[in-house]
Amino acid sequence: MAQSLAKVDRRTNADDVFDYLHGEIVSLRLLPGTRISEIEVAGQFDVSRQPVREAFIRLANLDLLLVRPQKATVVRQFSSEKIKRARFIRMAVECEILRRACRSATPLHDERLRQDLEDQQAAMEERDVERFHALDYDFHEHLCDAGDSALMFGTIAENKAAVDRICVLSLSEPATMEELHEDHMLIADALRRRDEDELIGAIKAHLSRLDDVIAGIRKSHAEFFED
Amino acid sequence: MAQSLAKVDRRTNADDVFDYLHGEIVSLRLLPGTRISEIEVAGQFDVSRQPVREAFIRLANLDLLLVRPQKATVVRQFSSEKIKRARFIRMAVECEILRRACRSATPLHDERLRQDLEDQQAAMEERDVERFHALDYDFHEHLCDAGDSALMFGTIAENKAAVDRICVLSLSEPATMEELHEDHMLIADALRRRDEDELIGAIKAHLSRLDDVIAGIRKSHAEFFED
DNA sequence: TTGTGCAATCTGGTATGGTAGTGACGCATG
DNA sequence: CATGCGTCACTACCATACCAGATTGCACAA
Repeated sequence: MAQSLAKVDRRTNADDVFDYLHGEIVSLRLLPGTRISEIEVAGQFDVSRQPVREAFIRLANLDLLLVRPQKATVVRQFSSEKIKRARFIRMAVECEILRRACRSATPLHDERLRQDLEDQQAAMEERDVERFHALDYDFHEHLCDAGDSALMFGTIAENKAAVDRICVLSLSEPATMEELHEDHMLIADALRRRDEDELIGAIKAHLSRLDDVIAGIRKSHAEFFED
Repeated sequence: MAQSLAKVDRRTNADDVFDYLHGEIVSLRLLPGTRISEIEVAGQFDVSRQPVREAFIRLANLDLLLVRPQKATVVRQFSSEKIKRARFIRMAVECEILRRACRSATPLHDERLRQDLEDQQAAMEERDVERFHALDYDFHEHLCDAGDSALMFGTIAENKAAVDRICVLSLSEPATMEELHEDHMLIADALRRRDEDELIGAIKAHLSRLDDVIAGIRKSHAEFFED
């Protein structure tokens, strides 16, 4: 859900508070279960409680905060169910996109993906993790293009981000750049050959890398989960 | 996104205002583009502006309202792009569920679906449209069960509802009960035979019935669309 | 007649004070 | 010492008042 960050209009204090808290929560600088108070935040930003309250409401609607009337407001815990749903949607959508890509992709798309792989190779050799992550997004976006479903990339990115953030809790990297790059090569290759079965297998293998990591975190950080 | 209607806690005035406006908007008693004022609504409910304001924020987060600071707040128009995304997600998710169902469904699931078809037949003969719609939901929910993906039914229902409400603008019924029942029979039959290709074809045909209707409304009620 | 500018009056945003529900602490009592 | 009860501090909720940007319309001048 696009939280209408694209406000062409004036920025309000409530926007500032919202953006700040949103960043703190999704980056896990504010851990699930942390108690948080209107007054306290209002003091930090030197504004009244009202704008803070509005920011809270918006965050509660995103299920990032849990506000308990007359009691307290806390950073919401992870929901295993919600994670599963996000994983399912991403998998289903990306598979469908690739099935379409088998029919609609052009040599231009293949070339674009080949170029992406080269860039990833370069970032890999320079051990530039950040750049690699950005290129990972690009790769999946170009897959959407190939499937003539550019507008679905937003959906994929949303579900991807929702899961990625949990993985910073993992002590080890969920997957090495080499592994991911290898996956990407298999995907691009299967697409180039328009081999649908191979392609679906490759993307499912790619996406399922995270599942083990998530399961591990679910156990090692059970206190952050609500179910 | 579940707007946390399941508040176990105390109901607030803001909840009342939210529920009322939400109902008015999704039922199209309040049409897109309608101007709406905090003070006005506050007067109707005999509360202060604050709870109304809170309800507005929540509705804006659901993209049902568009609040323009210092100008006005209006009921938001439909977004073709958002509709397309909802359609895509539902299609992709439901296809994936049925693919799984081909592998995981048991005779019990088949029997359940057969029973659903009988009930639909009965509702059809009594021309009970409302009951038929409810049974339609049941049928798709039981498909989720068969695919061992019960938790995904919420996602399907969400996307279904988002599109259904637009269709009340259609002068004609989007599809007759007979057509839908026929579709359902084909789906249940293909599943019973575990014929994946046939099944995917059937569900896609079923879901695509709405696309024409939506396209028609897009043209006949262009003033309700933002793009 | 037409165009410009000012002012009244809308809008939503913010500050502040008061209310009621909740939980925790401490004191009194068995 | 254990337990029950009352007080108090803290929470989010709501109402009121005020502020600033935006719009509208009318008056006045060209």
